This record gives sequence, C-alpha cells and structure tokens, in this order.
Amino acid sequence: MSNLPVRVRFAPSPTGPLHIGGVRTALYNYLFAKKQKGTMILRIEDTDQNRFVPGAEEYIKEALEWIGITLDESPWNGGPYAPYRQSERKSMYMQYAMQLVEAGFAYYAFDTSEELEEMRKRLEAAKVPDPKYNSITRMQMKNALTMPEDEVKEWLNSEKPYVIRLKVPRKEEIRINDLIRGWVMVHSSSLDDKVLMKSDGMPTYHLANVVDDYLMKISHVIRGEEWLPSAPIHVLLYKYLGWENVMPQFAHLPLLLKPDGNGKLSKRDGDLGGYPVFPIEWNDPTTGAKFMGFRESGFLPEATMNFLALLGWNPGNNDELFDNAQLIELFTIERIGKSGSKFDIQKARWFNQEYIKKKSNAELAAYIQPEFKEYPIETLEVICGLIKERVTFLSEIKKEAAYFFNTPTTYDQAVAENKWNSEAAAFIKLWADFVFKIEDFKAEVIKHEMHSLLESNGIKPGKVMQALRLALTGVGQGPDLMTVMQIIGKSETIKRLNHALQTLKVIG
RNA sequence: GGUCCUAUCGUCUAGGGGUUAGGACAUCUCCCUUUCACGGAGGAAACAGGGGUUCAAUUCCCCUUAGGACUACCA
Repeated sequence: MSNLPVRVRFAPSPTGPLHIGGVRTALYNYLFAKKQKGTMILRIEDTDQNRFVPGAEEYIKEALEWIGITLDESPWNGGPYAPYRQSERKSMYMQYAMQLVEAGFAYYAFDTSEELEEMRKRLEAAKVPDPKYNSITRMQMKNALTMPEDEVKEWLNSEKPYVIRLKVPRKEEIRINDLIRGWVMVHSSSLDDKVLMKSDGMPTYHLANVVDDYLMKISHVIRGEEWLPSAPIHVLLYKYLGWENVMPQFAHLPLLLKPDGNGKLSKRDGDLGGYPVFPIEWNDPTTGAKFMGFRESGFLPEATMNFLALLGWNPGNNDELFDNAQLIELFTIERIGKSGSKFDIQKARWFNQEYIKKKSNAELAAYIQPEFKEYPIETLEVICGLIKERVTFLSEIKKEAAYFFNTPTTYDQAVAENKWNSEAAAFIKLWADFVFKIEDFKAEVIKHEMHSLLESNGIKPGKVMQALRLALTGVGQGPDLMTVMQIIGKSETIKRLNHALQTLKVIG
C-alpha cells in the first residue's frame, strides 16, 4: 500500500471563488506530490447541478496558475483517467451504488422531503438526542427495508423518484488512521444512512469522491478538516466496495481561522478588514458583488505561496523565506500542525515586502515600464532600486515612481502647513538660483553644494529639507532628495522649485 | 444538543520529562538619517485550569474549560 506511486488530488467544487484556504489545501497537495515525485491531479466536483456558478471553474484554473501550482492531470490538460469533471463521469457511479445494493450494504429509499422533515420533528419532540436517518429510524421510513418486495419493484419501474442510502451498521467501531491526527475512532451509531445516489441520478460527494479516488488510483487524500466527520463514511464505502486494501491514506488539514474573534475565515472577513481572502479578484455573476484578490492587491504569487505554506506548516527551524523549489524540498505531512491558524494579513504583507526587495531592479523596471514607456529602462531601473526597499506592494512602486516624471500639481496639505514657512521659502528661492551654477549635476556634488549654501546662510538642514522635498515631489517622504534631483535633472529641478514658490502660500 | 478535532507570547510557530521556553510578524525604546522606509541594537510579551504518573511536568495520562468542524437528496 505504501509502495504505490503517490497520486494526490485537489477536488474543488465550482460553486464560487476558490477561498484562500482552498488554495492552501491545493498547495499542500502540490508540495507533497512534487516532493514525492508523484502526480498532482485536479478534479472538479460538480455533482450538484443547482449550485453551478458560471466562471467558477475558470477562476480555479486562473488562481492556481497565478500562484504557481501546476497540475499534472486536470480537466484542462486531460490525463490518463479523464474525464476530470464529475458531471462528465455521471454514468460511472450507478454501477457501484448497485454493487452496494446487491451486497446488502445500501438500499433504496423513497421518502419525500416532507416525510424526512416530519421524522426529524417527531424525533426532536421525543427528545431523541441525535435525530437522524439511521439503523433504528430507517425501519419506520419508506424504503426497501420496510416495504414489500413487489412494491419496491413497482416503485423502481415507475417514474417516481428514489435515492440509494448507505446501510450503516448499528454497532461498529470505525477507525481512521489520519496522517496528521493519528487514529480517530468513531462509533457507527453516531453516523447516519447517508444518501449515495440522489434522486436526480447524480451521486453525492461521498460516493463520487470514493469512486473517483479509487478509479484515479489516489494514494493520499489531503483535504480540509471539515471532512473529518464524514471520513468514517468513506472508510465504510471502501470496505463495502471491496477496496480496503487500496484505500488512500488520509490527512485532514487544520482550518484557516478569522484573524480576530472566532470562527473560520469567511468571505465577509475580507470586506470587513479591507484585505483579500481570495487569490484573485472575483466578480459574482449573480449578485454583482466584488471580492478583492491577493493578486489585485499587489501581492506577488511567490510571496503568497510562501505565506500560505507557512500557515500551518513549518520546516522545524527558524527559517521562513522559501521559494517554490525549497518548499518542495522541505515539505512533509508530519510537520503540518494540528490546530487551526488565524489568518494574519500583516505577516502576508511582510512576506510581500521581502519578495519585492529580492526582485532585481530590472524585473521591477519591466513591471512599471508600461506606464512610463517614454523613459529609458536604465532610468526606471535606478528609480526602482531607490524605492523598492520602502514599499510593500508592487502598485506602490508605480505610485512612487510617478513623481520622478511628473511635476507635482498638488502638494501634501499637512506637510505644507507644517514645513512651508518663510525661512524655507527664502532658502528654496536661493537654492533655485544656485542650482543654475552647478556644472556636474550629480547627487554627491549637489549635496556638497547645498550644504555649503546652508552653512553660509546659517541654516540647519532640518529646517528646510522637508519643504524642499515638498516642492520637488509634492509629498512628505521618499528617497534621498539629492538623488531625486539628479534623476529629474537640473532644469526640471529649477522648474519645480519655481512652480512650488508660485503655488504654495507662505504660512507664518 | 450529539459526534469528532484542537490548546506555547496579541498572531504564526520551534521545543520537549530537568531549557535563562527559541524565532518571525505586530508593538515599544534607542541608533542611523534631510523625511518615510530599510538596516542595526535592545525591551515588553506565552506553556488555559485542576488532578494524577514521576525525584522532576509546560512536555505523558485523565477531567474541566475554551475554541473549532460536522450534524442536507451541498460539497
């Protein structure tokens, strides 16, 4: 069993945008597959026709591509076990359900939803602690176990709807060996007779999942912790279908939790906190609602991957910065934590900052080039080198770069009020005339000249530098001013100084 | 309510029968500096509670508490 080739799958359901927690599940599957030289499969679990959301499947594809999770087999690349959409595999499930019925492990049930509801109410009224369709209550319901054989046959031959339910044993200890949690024991009496085949002819998750994992020769099922309670059902199915010896190993991942307060991370949290909880932007086709994505918020895919990988897993030392190849090299299921992780966007921001700093000036220049086409790439590179240490997001680079090319049209109100006084204005006027005379317009020269001018006028640098910055860039902070002047050039410097002198009112 | 899972600084976590309980993010102080950052130095900050087991428990066991998941003809 353990010598089987490693084949893992990520099996999302296209009912909306892929949550960032889902991306992490995909990532762990991917890292494990790559580490074990195995196969990473993506299967679309679209057995619920009512929950189909247009664009959701495309979204999954795009999100995984963006973050850098590559798929060996998928609906889009195909593979030896195609098709990879459960809706396209519809015809494959009934035979296995029939196999279970014939072996006495499943049975037909004919109850209407009203009758089911009635049963629930009755059990609740009787104060049954755990009302469900199970080994006891099934005998009071309308199914093949309680109805005469010919009546059952008649029903099946008619057009009337029916389902197939799993016949959960009454008293049996079911054990699951989870790779993360160890042995988990559940008694069959706490399980209910899950529907396997729905009345629309589609299988439920439980059947489809087990059948497909078997057919696709999945060796390890790595999925969210929300599946742990139904894992005993799946174990039962493997056993009843006679596949116990090829049952995959399970690893149930801890959940991603809200950053503040309690509960698991949800769609809402992003809106409330002003940060993304989705990999890429999602525009809901039905409600028109828009959800921001990591990508659109300026996160780099490699930073997002690194952040996600460390949320619930670590290599066992104090290192935190890993690229894709290193993550693959280091990844093991044993080092995945057992407890849920609160989602901390601050940490994500830090990762992003680190990755931006790691980028070469050339890469960054290429990124902003479309917006500054008319400028030489060398200049853009210098500018990127100057500002990359001070930003968290790519978008900020564009913003910061802008003032190198555009004379400010507005000036930061607060800075103007605090720093633009008569002394500063007087010096800037003086400096504007002085700049004319500087032959070699280089940062070091400019600095030297400015300091001698300041000194000869008995002015402390701190008194005027902020005002000068405001005049040149329109804002109160930024990289070294002397370098800024060098880059924008002598005539532009003078132009900006004069523009500021004309525009800004002297206060005090 | 029932079943199951979980529990180390505010957060992500390392560790593990005997440690000054380590790191990172965030936070605070100082240094650098023309500003904001970056960088450097330092500070504050944790083993949920109660029982066992043991010479010794934060670590192992049990209980409590807290949090989480599940409890559909959804996945």
